[in-house]
Amino acid sequence: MDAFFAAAEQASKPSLRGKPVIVGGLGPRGVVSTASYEARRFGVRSAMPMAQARRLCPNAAYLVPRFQLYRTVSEQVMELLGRLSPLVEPLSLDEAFVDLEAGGVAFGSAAAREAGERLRRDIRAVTGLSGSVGLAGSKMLAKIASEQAKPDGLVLIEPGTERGLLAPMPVRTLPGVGPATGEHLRRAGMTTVADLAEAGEDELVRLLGKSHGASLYRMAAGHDDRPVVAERDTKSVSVEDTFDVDLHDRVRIMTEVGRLADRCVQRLRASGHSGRTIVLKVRRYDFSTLTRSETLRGPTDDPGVVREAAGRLLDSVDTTGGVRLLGVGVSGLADYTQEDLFAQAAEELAAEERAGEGRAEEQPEGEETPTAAAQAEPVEDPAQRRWLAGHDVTHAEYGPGWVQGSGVGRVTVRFETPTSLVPGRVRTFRVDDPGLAPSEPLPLVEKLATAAEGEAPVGQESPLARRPKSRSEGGGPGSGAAMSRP
DNA sequence: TCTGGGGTCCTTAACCAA
DNA sequence: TCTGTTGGTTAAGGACCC
Repeated sequence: MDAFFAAAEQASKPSLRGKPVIVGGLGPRGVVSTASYEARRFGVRSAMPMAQARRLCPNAAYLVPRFQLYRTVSEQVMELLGRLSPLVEPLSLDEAFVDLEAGGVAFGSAAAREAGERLRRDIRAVTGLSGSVGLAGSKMLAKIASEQAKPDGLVLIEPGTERGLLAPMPVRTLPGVGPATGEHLRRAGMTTVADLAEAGEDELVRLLGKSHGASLYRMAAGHDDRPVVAERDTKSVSVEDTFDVDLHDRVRIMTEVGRLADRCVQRLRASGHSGRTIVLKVRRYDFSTLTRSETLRGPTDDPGVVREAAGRLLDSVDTTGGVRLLGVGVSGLADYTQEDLFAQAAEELAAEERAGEGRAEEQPEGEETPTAAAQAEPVEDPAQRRWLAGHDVTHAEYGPGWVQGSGVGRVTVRFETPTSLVPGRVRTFRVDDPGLAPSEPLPLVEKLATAAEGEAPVGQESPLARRPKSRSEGGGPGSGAAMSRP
């Protein structure tokens, strides 16, 4: 999907269409998740510190991500992909590989292109958003094709043209070559894919190690036989928070670690897992990051156990100078969903949360009164309610709208919906206005009768009617496809 | 006013057991 | 019994991806 988060926000808010939109963390240490193409023209990029984005593009709309909405759209898109093939490998909310060959959909270039264009039409019809499609004989090439295709395009790499196409590209094009490897290769005099292929496997292995070197050499030669894997097991679950202000108070740090452990266990249990290895992550004031881990005798999903282990790990860490980030994770996962343990742990969690709250209130204030990283937990007390930029609300008198901004006891709302034809009116309220309430995201597109019935959307014949052909034709174009990233 | 959050995989070192 | 090899596990860090 093209600039996914930002595009979803523009679809949701007519007044933002055609304008720079930047989605990301809005706190003092936030970074950009996604910038709309209008904002990219100002040089704003993903992962850029928000402060820098504001300097480059002060007039953009700055919004907090709404994963609920993105997940809904993502499910719609993944459902369309599932109609093409049983082999769909999601990479993220907005990107996936599809093995068209396994779906029996497309074997020649022409058929693959047709399937890709149909998919793009369907995505637009169902979600209102644009997606880009890359078609090629391997995952690596499909991915590269999809990068070239966006925004709102389709690129097919013809079999036989791979090497020539890759040769002049910068090494950073290849998956697995990031800033560090790129710099490493540059110092060795290699800047293009052709340089890598020329250097030979032995040289790359010497430079980058056995695994990385060998796989990079194969990629540079245009070879990539990694299969599309539909379902992959989760390996770890973790949560982390960056604090608006560094934490110094040891007691406060321990409290936060406890909270993180609880949140981590909640996620762990929601995913139906337990785990053996507890990991504590600490990022210090100077951005240096360390992890400490402890492996238990057996897997657990008990919040008390995880919290204690995380606490022990914290004891071994020097935090003088301040802590910018804390994280708690669990790995070494096992399936673990016994009902009685579930109930038991839920009770303990509730009990410990009550105890934890009590402790927190007793604590003396830290020297810098840090505002914990924004947790968007909806707070019921209207006086404390946080109105997050971009979130949907309804007003008793004015109807549905979204938060344009808030501060000094006021919240500004623009009253419009995804289907409004003109930008909506703006009104400002007190943050505790009784008529104002948070609400769920509205659908971006009015439901089509056909799509709602679970039938093929406009213009699509049912792929179920087609029978898979023989697999003997091999990896031509169409055996892989990638959607673009935001 | 620099640098999020959630993951994956790889490498290295230390340790232990066979 | 001593020494060396191998292999598995644990711990820590780093690179990369979206």
